[in-house]
Amino acid sequence: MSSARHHSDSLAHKLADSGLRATPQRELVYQTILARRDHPTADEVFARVKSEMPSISLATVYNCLETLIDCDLVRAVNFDRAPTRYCPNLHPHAHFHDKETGATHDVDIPEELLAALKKTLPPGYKADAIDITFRGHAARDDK
Amino acid sequence: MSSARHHSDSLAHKLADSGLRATPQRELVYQTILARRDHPTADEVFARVKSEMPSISLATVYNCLETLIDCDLVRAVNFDRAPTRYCPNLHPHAHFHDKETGATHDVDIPEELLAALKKTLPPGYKADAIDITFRGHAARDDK
DNA sequence: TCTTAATTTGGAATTATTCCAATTTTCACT
DNA sequence: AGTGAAAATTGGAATAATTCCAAATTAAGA
Repeated sequence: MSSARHHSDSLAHKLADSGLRATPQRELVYQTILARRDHPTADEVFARVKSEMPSISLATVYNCLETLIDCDLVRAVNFDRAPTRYCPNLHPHAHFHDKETGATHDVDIPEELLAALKKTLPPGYKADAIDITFRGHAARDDK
Repeated sequence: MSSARHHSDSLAHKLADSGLRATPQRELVYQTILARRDHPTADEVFARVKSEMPSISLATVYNCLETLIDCDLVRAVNFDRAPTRYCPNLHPHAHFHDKETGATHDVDIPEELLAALKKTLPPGYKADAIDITFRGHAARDDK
């Protein structure tokens, strides 16, 4: 069929690489996350996905999200104890969390800065990943 | 004055600054966090504190921890969705989370690196705080 | 001491997430 | 195309950290 296939195929491929099956639910959840890169929570993904596939369950949304994370198609993002948010941006990046609006923005961090950060670790410490979260507000000029 | 007094006095002072009262519970929770800087969870703090003051409740431990955070005497640290951990290290620092042992270590980040990170933010974004978490494993040397 | 507000307390409520057992679907192989 | 085994989905129950609540206690000031 048509152009939507593109994503599906790459999804199916990635899933197959991990010995997993491509299912309509997984494809829909993935498409949904890709469609609006606004870091939705599982509940929000559930709500969006449900309008397209009313029979899907919240448990399945959680399952799909975890599967997508395992396949490195989606990243889980946590701020404090707030519900986990999901992000299809695989490129290494930091997050800026606006306290006032609650919005989350991706922030690119230069490769050399990440490298410099890793170098600050004491000998013997090996970091597989670095999570960087900025907390603040997108400034108007007031306060 | 004994050195223990020091802490209590500074606690009472900081509390007073925020219009709050010094209570035995708050002092004990604070002393307990100070005694072993191992990033305990609220439950762990509760367990430690209970041996000294068996009548204290978990709700109070949560209350005290929040109060201490509000007074900038303690920092809350979150890793993914795991229980919040509490840290009396006020000096700005990052955390290294050892996947194998589950242990958490403080890591100092040079001031200029933090400044460099803040500079990567798009114009108009103002960061009040940066959370940096390394995830990995520390090669052979713990305890 | 008396008064009032702050604090503590135990238990119930909340919330995000995981678990579970039963069904349904998918895929590989005829 | 049909079949069986394995994988995935489903709804609901269970879990776990934290917050909420209303009553009891405690502290500080007049």
